[in-house]
Amino acid sequence: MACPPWRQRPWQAPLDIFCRFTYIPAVMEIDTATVPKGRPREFCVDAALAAALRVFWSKGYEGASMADLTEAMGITKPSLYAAFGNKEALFNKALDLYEREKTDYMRAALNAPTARGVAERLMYGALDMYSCPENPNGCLGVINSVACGAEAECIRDAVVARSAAAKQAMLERFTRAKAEGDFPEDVDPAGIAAFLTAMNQGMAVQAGAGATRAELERLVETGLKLWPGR
Amino acid sequence: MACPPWRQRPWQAPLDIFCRFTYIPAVMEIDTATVPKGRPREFCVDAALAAALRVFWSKGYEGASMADLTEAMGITKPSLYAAFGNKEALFNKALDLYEREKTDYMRAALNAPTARGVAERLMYGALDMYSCPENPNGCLGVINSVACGAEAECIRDAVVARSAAAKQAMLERFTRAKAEGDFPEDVDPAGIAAFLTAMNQGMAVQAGAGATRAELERLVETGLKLWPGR
DNA sequence: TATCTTATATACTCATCGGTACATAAACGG
DNA sequence: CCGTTTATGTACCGATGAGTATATAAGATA
Repeated sequence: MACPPWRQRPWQAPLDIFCRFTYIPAVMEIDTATVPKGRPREFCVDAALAAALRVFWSKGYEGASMADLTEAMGITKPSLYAAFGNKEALFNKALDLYEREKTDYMRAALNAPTARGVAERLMYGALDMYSCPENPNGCLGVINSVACGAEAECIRDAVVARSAAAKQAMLERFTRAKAEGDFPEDVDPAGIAAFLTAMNQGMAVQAGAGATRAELERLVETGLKLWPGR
Repeated sequence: MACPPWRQRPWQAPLDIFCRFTYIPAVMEIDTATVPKGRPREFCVDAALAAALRVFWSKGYEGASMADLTEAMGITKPSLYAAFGNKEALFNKALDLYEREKTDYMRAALNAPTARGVAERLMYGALDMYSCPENPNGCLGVINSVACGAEAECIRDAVVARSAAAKQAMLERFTRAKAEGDFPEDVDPAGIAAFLTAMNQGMAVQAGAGATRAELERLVETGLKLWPGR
């Protein structure tokens, strides 16, 4: 088989081999001079992972069967296991991709100069993501933090941990904002962080339930109208 | 076997027989003089349904297996199928019980004299429910509206329909409230209804993720502080 | 061309899923 | 005591779940 175009990029096989059964953040830098031995992979790992993300995002961890995943990814089960380890490892990598590509607006939002600016960017960022027709409805994190069985507890824990980290970052930002006078005296930064988190989660649930972009827009606009301070 | 104490109550067998495979609101009044034929049931339907509700509430529809359900209900599978039809019918009855016993505060809340009173009762009612140690964490509706697979679509639809009905009731109440002058001019009743719904959903998600009552209280207090108008 | 290594495809494992057949037990009216 | 009716317990059904054994294919190296 001819060398596919995506194979021209720095080869990721050593990383892939190393993390076959463990999760390694994709930011790791790898010796790109090495050339892989053995039969070359016939699919693009990144594209397959993106397809897997869509499946998990649509159906949740437990709702996504291996058959769903392999079909969407266009590979067979042994290839999936060889490349990603197992279902749980695949999910964790998909979750990483999700944070990297889909919730990046959150990190950027916290850099807004004022608290109101932070809220605006967070809410409109969420609005854009939840109402983008390219994306599945809802939020990968919310979907997998509420569902489901005992076998997926570590999945829930992983998702909840990331959500908690996001909330913590908000708390720190709003604590600073209060010190800078962005809020009236009686406003509680922790309450504000919980409030923005709840708005985000509510948008995710309503988007998952089929809310239109216009409906979510009204929600965002109301939320911003209620936002305290200038 | 001796007649168990719960059998002394008005016998529900005719209703039970009639709705073996269809769902009938439990408010129906039944001819209580009839006496059932055949071997009497050895378990209390209401208690079993309450146990099933807890399982669905904890694990979601798809996460709850028949083994989980029968174990919690203390009955065998054939008894479950004879009494409730199948898993889906059992869920629908559990959902009815949930609305009747757990979300009744919503109906009451809408009767508060002012919009702020409605919001207070809704939020504190949700707070009490989500932080009651007797209850599983989270909200049965939220859990089952975000998850999961295609096989449970009718479940999701049923749950989403009830949520939409609640939101609609709020919308009507707040439309009236605005006409009565409870809100400033620039407040959108639909946005307010979506906002309260989002707060409820956010509380549910955060409660499901392990938030403490104190954390939820801060969220509620912040929400009420932001509430528009008097 | 032979060998080594890795990926692929088919076909399988065992456990669990929701749901049921069937024999038996417990109440009733006669 | 007998037949009817309904509930119960055991043991099963086919389908599907996640995960794997095995043989073969495709490259690089020698």
